[in-house]
Amino acid sequence: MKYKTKHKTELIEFLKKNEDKHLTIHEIQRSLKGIPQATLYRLMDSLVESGQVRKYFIEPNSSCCFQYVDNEHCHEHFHLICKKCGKLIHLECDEVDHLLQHIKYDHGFDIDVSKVNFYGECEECRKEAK
Amino acid sequence: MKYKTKHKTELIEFLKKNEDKHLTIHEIQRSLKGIPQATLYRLMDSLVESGQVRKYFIEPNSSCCFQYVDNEHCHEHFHLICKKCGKLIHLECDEVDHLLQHIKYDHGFDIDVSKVNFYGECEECRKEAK
DNA sequence: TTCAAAAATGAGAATGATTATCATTTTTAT
DNA sequence: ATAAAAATGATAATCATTCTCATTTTTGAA
Repeated sequence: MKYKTKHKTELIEFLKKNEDKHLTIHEIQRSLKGIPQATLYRLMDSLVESGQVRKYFIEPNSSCCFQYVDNEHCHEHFHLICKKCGKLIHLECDEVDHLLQHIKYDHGFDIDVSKVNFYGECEECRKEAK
Repeated sequence: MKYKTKHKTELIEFLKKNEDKHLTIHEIQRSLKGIPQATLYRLMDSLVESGQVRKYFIEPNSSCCFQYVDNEHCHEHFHLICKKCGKLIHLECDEVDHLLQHIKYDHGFDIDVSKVNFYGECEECRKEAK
């Protein structure tokens, strides 16, 4: 994705405006109209590749979603993603850092932090379930 | 899955024999032959539901895999997946258990371990890179 | 043992997200 | 202005999984 296009500009603007949300391809398509699905998939891929957007797999075998990454305001952290309500929780926690260090030095495996996602059930949904 | 069937018996026997492996539906089907795919999916679902088998989602949008649960010997574990050589490492470790408990009780979030995958670089590939 | 209800089966179609194809159009640097 | 590189758009293909539904099997009760 080396050339600037109207679609791309429009898309990034939209994603920035919604950087607090995680959006599926269908949601983006519905909001922007006029961008064919194949193009949207390709554009999103390129934005993920360039690091401007993060891609999350909330539920296996269902549509993934995207979120604009503001590198100025967003430091490294982990994500908890609720399977039920879809909520994305930003987790900054020493215990996780500790585990990563442990895995690196004691198990020899160097984890790519940017791809760490924890899926599960959030506090509210757990309470609701009871 | 309340009735005993020949398929189910054969399937469980096979899974037990391979409890050290992660098996996809296709691998199981290839080994056992004679069990139609739809039936296999249903049987696996029921075994997952009853807790005899764990289902892991290693790579988004590709087939998931299953592992027989020997509660005596196999704890829930994370997966380390090497981005370079593709190796799948089963990480069973007290520090992991500790982190899960911490996130559950201190952050209120109940993590679905089957969906946790750590992508990174394994020991061998790291050495090779140097 | 027989029989009806419940459950499981099997073959194939359907689904749904994603990727591939390919001819056409647009962008960019020269 | 132009040619090479990249992006587009419509559509087909892929692939794991789920659904459908008529048929068969299993089970417990009579």
